[in-house]
Amino acid sequence: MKDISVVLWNGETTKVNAQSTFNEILKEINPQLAQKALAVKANGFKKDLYDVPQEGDKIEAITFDSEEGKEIFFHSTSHLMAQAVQELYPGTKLAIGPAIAEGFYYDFDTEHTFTPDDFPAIEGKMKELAKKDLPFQRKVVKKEEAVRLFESKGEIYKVELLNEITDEEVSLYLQGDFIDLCRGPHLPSTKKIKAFKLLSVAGAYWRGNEKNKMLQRIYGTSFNSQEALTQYLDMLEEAKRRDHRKIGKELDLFSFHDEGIGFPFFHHKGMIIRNLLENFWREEHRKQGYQEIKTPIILNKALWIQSGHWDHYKENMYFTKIDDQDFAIKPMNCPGGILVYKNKLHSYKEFPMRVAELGLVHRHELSGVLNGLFRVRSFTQDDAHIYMMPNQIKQEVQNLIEFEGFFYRTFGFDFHIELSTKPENAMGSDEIWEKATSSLKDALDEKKLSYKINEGDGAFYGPKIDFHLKDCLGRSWQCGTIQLDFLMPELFDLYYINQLGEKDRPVMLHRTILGSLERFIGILIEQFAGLLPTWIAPVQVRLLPIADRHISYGKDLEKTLNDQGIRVELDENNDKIGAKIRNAELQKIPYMLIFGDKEIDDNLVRVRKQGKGDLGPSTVDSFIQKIHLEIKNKTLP
RNA sequence: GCCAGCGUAGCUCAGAUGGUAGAGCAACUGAUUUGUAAUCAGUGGGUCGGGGGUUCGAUUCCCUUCGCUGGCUCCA
Repeated sequence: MKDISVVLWNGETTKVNAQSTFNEILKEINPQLAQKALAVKANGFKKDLYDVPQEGDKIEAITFDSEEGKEIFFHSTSHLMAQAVQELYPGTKLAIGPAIAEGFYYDFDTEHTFTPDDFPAIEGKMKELAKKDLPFQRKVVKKEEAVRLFESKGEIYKVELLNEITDEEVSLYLQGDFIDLCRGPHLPSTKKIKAFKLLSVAGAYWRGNEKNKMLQRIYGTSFNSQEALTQYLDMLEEAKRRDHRKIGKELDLFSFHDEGIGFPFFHHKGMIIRNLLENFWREEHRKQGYQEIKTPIILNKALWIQSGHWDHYKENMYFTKIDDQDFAIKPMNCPGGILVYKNKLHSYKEFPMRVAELGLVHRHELSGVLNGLFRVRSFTQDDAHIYMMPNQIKQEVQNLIEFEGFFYRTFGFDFHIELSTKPENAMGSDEIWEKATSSLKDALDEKKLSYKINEGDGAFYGPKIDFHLKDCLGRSWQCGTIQLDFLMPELFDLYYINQLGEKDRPVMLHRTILGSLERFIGILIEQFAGLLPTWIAPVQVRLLPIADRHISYGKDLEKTLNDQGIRVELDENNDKIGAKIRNAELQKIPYMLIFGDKEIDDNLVRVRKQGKGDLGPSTVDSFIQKIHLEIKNKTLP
């Protein structure tokens, strides 16, 4: 009675009973896989394991190992959580509960105010429900019927969602007494959910609109084994341990004060990092033929009206008055840079003309989004504006991609690229947008770089390429950007003299590499957990005398190293060597030089490397040589 | 900005159903002179984020304000 044929994942065709579920088919063909399967893909459509195939379906099992599998797993866990919440807090209304990148959430509307203290009870209930081995049952009903059902249950949010669905039929998912509007698919049973944890509670506007009611969102994550969950939770702990706000305080790098919220204060050691980063940046830009300028922080309102910021960016700007005239604190560097361009007549021979500026900008960000050095209200962009002819775009963009990559590799970051295209409210003709976008695309394609396209996500004046750094914990940070701009040259009537001696309109390119110096420093701190590469470490060497009588030898060493341009500190505390080592380790100082009677007699030091331990004795000269090489090569720890 | 939680010594944190606070580390002083992640002892240090209210009395309860943390993007 095997009456239909299906195509398996390995390409084989096989006959199956038309009534067999996907689950049964999998079990028959590959019991091990059936054990792991969470759902299936039939002809590319995701289906429940309890579903049945159609003639000719191409079947593929979905497991937790794939993104799709995780999504289904997370989504089912969110249903499980919602069930638990409704059982514990009857009358709770459900909004939405999707899977997200590393877990799930569900938005609830209830009188009860959730706090993390409620999590153990909810988790307990979830465990209990999971153990019951409740199947996730799909039920397809007429939309009207679903509306009536959810109206009777007072699920106003579900009704609102239903009213926006145009299909005649919708699917519901049931597990036990719990019922939810859901497209599916889901796990076969709650029992598959082996390990989960609720992580945080937060407010979230219904449909993300601040005019709507604020709901309570509970975030969580789940895994198909306890070990995987533990591993994930360890990763979160590790991220906490690396938090740049914590390390910045411990290592005395920077601070924040009530007297200027969102405005970071850089301490001496933080300034060392900053200055080294700037020096490196300047040197590399010089090699690439950049000029450097510095434009004022406060500029007349008229400039900002001309640039369009007054209309488009006012909400984010700070203002002030000078001699009764209105001024703005710059939120971007371009208008000031353009004034420099206009200060003099330019020839095509200067193009591409690369003008860099480490520009301090101020932006009024909502208080709730501020976050350490990552999101501040004043920061230094490593900006540059490149003026050129349209036919120079591709080459220049390729140069830039290379240049950006060089910076990121120096710090050991992986990165990926995204390309954003014309948005709804774009300025300029389709033709010029097409040309601009394809220039960027060509530049990327020719370099055989893969990139993700964000349709409609470009700036209103041009398409852009964004660089997203990936740190050692797999988190990604947007840093660099390359934006093509046809608008500003127009608005400011920029021109150059072309080969024919005529006035012509240049194309402008805005770009950053590090993005914001402050933010980049924050990212570096987290990437290296405070243990920065020796070349950029605030203190490179700490000298640790065994006993007080060795301090004078230490003072000589200090002078020697200092004269060699090495950032060095002498520990004169009356501590045992173990304590001195501990302090230096905690301060993340790359090298410790230890010396007592034995070393002094032979004019040696014992080298200890942070995190690695004792490297044995060395002459001072040999140590200096090695550390100089490491600094020169910008060796990563 | 909105929701929730939090704010106690330089740092990390404890604490009292309302009777004006405590530990560890750090700092300082002294002893010790130390050999690869914390030597011992002593001392000083706080308007318990700010303001207001209730009270005989508030750091504790209430209101308000400021700040910090997580989130408010992933659309059944």
